[in-house]
Amino acid sequence: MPQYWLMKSEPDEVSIDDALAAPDATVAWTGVRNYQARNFMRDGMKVGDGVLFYHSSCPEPGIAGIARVASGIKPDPTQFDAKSPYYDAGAKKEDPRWLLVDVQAVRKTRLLALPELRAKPELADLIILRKGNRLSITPVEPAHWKVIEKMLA
DNA sequence: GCCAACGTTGGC
DNA sequence: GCCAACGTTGGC
Repeated sequence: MPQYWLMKSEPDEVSIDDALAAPDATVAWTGVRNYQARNFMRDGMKVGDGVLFYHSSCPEPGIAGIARVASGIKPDPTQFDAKSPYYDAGAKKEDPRWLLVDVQAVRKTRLLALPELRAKPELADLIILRKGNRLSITPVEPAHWKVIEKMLA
């Protein structure tokens, strides 16, 4: 059974175009520093799962592409890099605190901006649209995925 | 830049 | 374990 996820990225850091331009259209999803988001990767993600590639903290936030989970979990190397903004002095090599998966871009889509998503009654329960939600990785119901695919068709 | 909402920290 | 203070996220 395929599962679906929504993953936020700041396009200034990694946009859907950046991901498509990368070797194999694959990028390591570095920088997750929230335990709930980490646990979704660790406990829920499987290779091949569908990903909605979401642009956040930008002029037009919204879904910008489709991707897939392309690897199992691995330690996020940026936690050990003192020069990285994602450095975590408390993380130990033998017991990494932060994890990542590889994400492979499948295609760029037209931008499904937030107001358009909010206007769909069928998406009212999409986690990303719920008030106050800040999680950078959230599961997506198959029904929601279908609605979004239809909007992109 | 503002601010609501949420997560984390640390004193007790 | 409680909870106030503080930090972060992210849309606007």
